[in-house]
Amino acid sequence: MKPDASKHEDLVDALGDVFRRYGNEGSSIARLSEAAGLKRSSLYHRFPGGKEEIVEAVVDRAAERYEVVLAPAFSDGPPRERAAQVAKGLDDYYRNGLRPCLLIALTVSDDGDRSLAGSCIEAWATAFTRIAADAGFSPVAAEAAAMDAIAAIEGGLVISSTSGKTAAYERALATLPDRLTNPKDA
Amino acid sequence: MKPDASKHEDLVDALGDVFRRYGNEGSSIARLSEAAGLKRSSLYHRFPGGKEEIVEAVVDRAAERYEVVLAPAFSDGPPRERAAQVAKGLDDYYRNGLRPCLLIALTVSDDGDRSLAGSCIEAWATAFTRIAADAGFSPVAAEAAAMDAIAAIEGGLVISSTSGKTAAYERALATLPDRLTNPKDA
DNA sequence: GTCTATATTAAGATAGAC
DNA sequence: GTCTATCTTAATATAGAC
Repeated sequence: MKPDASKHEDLVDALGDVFRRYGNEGSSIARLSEAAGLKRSSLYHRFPGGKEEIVEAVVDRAAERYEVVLAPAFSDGPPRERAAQVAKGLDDYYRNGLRPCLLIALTVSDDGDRSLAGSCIEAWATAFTRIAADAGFSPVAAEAAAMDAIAAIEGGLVISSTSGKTAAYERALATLPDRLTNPKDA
Repeated sequence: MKPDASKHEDLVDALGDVFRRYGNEGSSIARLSEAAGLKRSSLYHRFPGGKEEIVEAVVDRAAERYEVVLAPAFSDGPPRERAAQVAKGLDDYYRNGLRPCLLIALTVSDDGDRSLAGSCIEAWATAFTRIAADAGFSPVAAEAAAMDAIAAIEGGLVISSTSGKTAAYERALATLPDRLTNPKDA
């Protein structure tokens, strides 16, 4: 990875933080340029397509990071261990539950790109379902356990965003290996 | 309740639907007036304080409805039955998981009123904790079970909003009585 | 109480100098 | 590649007729 690419990624990450906090409509060019440390025109120089292109870059970057975080789900190790590795990756990504979910932020929006958000949830569900299936869950039970686990984490993030309390989020991650490998919990 | 009040509540509900879908920044006066079936100026006549006053009315109305939904939690019936009643009320309120959560929509915002959202979550947590405590949970376990149940429901709503799939939300409501009265699930 | 018309500010976006 | 300056449109809000 070239240092230029790293700088560009840092910029996209900074822009993404704005969208996480303020959503699509709340992320004005003024606010974005401030977060980027660039004037409006400079931002348009980097993203000629304007806000739309910025959102696209932010989402692509998030999907990229998510792919890395979910990768352990498709390894050949023990399911329980894989679940723990993914949980660790998610906790890094969501900064111990204090980083707002980009998916949620962009769903609450005018042109909330449902197809995009849907595919992101789907990738997540596929990864979790894979672990549960490898742990011996029936296809139906694996899918259900996966979706419930995602709901627990996302719900934990909602509670964290609204009340500041991260306990539910932390439990959702801590119990992830159990949820995806212990049939009695399903 | 006077018919006038009912009409006013219908108006506030219609305005609230806009905030649920588009969030605070996405709910322009133009969009709000369209949803209300009134011209901009007429909307300002009803809400002289502008958008801020509209948000306040919408939130007050939601809190009012929520109080009714959560009321069974504080009755003197069997905990399991109370949980089932609240679950039924929540399902009505969230229209089988297809109605976006106002709390989430307003949290993703410029002036996301965290104090307001936090107090709403707190009322919810208090109700669920009460049921779990009456069912024999320890104070700590009751609080945890309550928060986890809320997270499951809110997470289910997130999944529903992003992917259209309501299964996780439905399971969160269906398992609510178990979650709040069965210690082994906690 | 609702409307048309309008003022004011901010947002998205572009042109051109350095 | 970044800046200042500017354009256009849309958003919040108000005035005053009916």
